[in-house]
Parts: sequence; structure tokens; C-alpha cells
Amino acid sequence: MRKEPFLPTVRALVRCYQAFDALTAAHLRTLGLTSPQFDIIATLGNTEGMTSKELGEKTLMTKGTLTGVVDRLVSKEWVQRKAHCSDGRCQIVRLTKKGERLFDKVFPAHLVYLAQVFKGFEAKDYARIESALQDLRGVFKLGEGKP
Amino acid sequence: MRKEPFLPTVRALVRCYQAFDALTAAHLRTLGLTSPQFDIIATLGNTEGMTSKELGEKTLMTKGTLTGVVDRLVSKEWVQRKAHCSDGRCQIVRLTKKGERLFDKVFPAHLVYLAQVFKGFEAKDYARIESALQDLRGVFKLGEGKP
DNA sequence: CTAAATTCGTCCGTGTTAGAACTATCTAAA
DNA sequence: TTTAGATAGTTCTAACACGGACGAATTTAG
Repeated sequence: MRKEPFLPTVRALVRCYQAFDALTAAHLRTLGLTSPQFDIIATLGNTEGMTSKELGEKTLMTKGTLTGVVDRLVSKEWVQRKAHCSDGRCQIVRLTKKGERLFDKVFPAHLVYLAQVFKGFEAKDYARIESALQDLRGVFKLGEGKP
Repeated sequence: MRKEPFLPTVRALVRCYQAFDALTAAHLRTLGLTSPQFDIIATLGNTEGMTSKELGEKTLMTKGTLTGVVDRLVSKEWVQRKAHCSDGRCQIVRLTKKGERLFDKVFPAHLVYLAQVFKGFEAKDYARIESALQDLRGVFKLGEGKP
């Protein structure tokens, strides 16, 4: 290989992600939420709550980030922290009643919005794109791993 | 269609981007730069400089963000701001000598790093992934566009 | 030519992000 | 059992990131 054939691919990834992020953030803002806030509300919806660690793994946020985002959700009374019954280090984060009502409103609304964005896509389109993204992601995970 | 077939695709995009972002940010940190800082140094390299607006368009940063990032680069003396000759509202941002030396060091180093990450990829892999990403991005641009 | 509309960049407020240092708690090994 | 190590969360710092308000300069309309 002579040049840098990966640059267009990398640019395509960044532009695609930023377009997605801008689109969803704009829609969520009309619902009164930021993307990370929605992420947490959506993850907590229809559950009995979970530890911060678990929540961080599902939402791909580091624990330091999570503290701040959850703090803001607590102050809006959408979420509450409770002690873990058996492990004093852990705590359980779960939706309040008010948070559940919010979830019931914004989660379906956002899915409807995305479904409309994706209208025209068929099963084979999803399969093709997911496969491409998995291959690309595989490349990036090699750099981190410690085999 | 019955459910939400787009969710796995969206998750794949987010995970792929985050993996890429984490990998590049970690490498750039070893070179003493953040990702946005590298982005600006790389964009300004081998040019006579450009307006803030132009720089923002190329790096996909909003003007408010750009002010702060450029401020930090100016304070490290890698970049300077100059008045635009004909338009008093504009300013030209360009690398200093010190900034050019930095560019000559970090830009090739980062390309080598990425090339090593991508070793094993062939032309048809790039083509397939770029095509998938373009199709996906097309979906996200519809929501924003004003036809 | 002058007033209205645009454009460029800065500043501000709010929120997100990573990583490192720190505290409290729990677990395992000696 | 006592202590050394691991684990869960918070706090701190530095850096983005966006949108909106703002002032200055320019362009356009009338």
C-alpha cells in the first residue's frame, strides 16, 4: 500500500456519527433532555434499577461522568439513589414515579422519531451496515486489547 | 415492519465511533495533544492559514468551541491569529514556526499509528465500509436538510 | 446614501467527558 | 484475624461542546 487509504473511511465514520448525534440531540432537546440524560432514563426504564457500575457499562459512560449526569437527574427528581442491600460500596439508581412518567412519554416519542428517519430501510440494509460497522470496530479494539 | 430494526445499527455506529475515538485520543495524548487540538493542527498544516469559519467547517466544530480550542493553542504558541486584509470581521488562524515543527512531528506519527491499526485492510474493505457509512449518513442528513 | 439584514467571532451558561486521586467498603490471603 | 489488595463512587481538574446573546463590520435594499 502506498498512501493512507484509511483516511476517507475514518472521515466517513466521524461525519456519520456527528450527523447522527446532532440529529438525535436536536430531537431530544425538544423533549427537554440531553443525549446522556435520555440514555440513562431509557436504560433505567422498565427495570427495578441497577448499580452505577452496571449503568455505566450499559451507557458506555465512565463512572466519573456518570456521577455528574445522575446528579442532575436526581435534582430534577427523575431518578433516585438507594443503598444496596448487601454491599455497602454499591448503590442502586432507579427511576422515580416522575421519572417513569417521563420515560413513558419520551422513550416512545424518540423511537417514533427515529423510525421515521429510517423509513425506507430494509432488513438487508441494516445487515450490510451492521456488518461493516462491526468489521471497522474490530480494527479499533485490537489497539486496546492486552492478549 | 414490526419493531425497531434500526436500534442494532444505531448501537453499532455509536460503539464503533467510541472505540475509534478512544483509540485515537489515547495515542494523541502520548503526543501531548487532545483530539480537537490535533484536528486543528492537522488542518492548518501545509496551508497559509484560514479564517475561523473555514476552520470550523473543516473540523466540524462550532464557532464557540473553536474559540476555546484556538485560545489554548495560541497560549502554547502553536497557532496565531491575524487580521484579515479585506474583511474586518474575519481573522486568519495559522500555524507559528513552532506549530509547524509540531505538525511535522505529530502528523506523520499519527498516520503511521493509524496505518498500523488498519493493516490487513484492503481496497475492497474500505470501499464496502465507506459505502455503508455514506448510506447511513444520508438518512441522518434528511432530518436536517432544507430542500 | 442610509437603514435593515447578515455575517464573523467572542463570551456566557449549562452540560458532558476522561482520567487521576481519594474514601469507604469488601474480599482474600497469610 | 489482621492486613493487603480489589472494588464502588465521589471529587477534582482540564478540555470540549452547543446554543444564544452580543458587538463590530459588511452587505443589501430601498
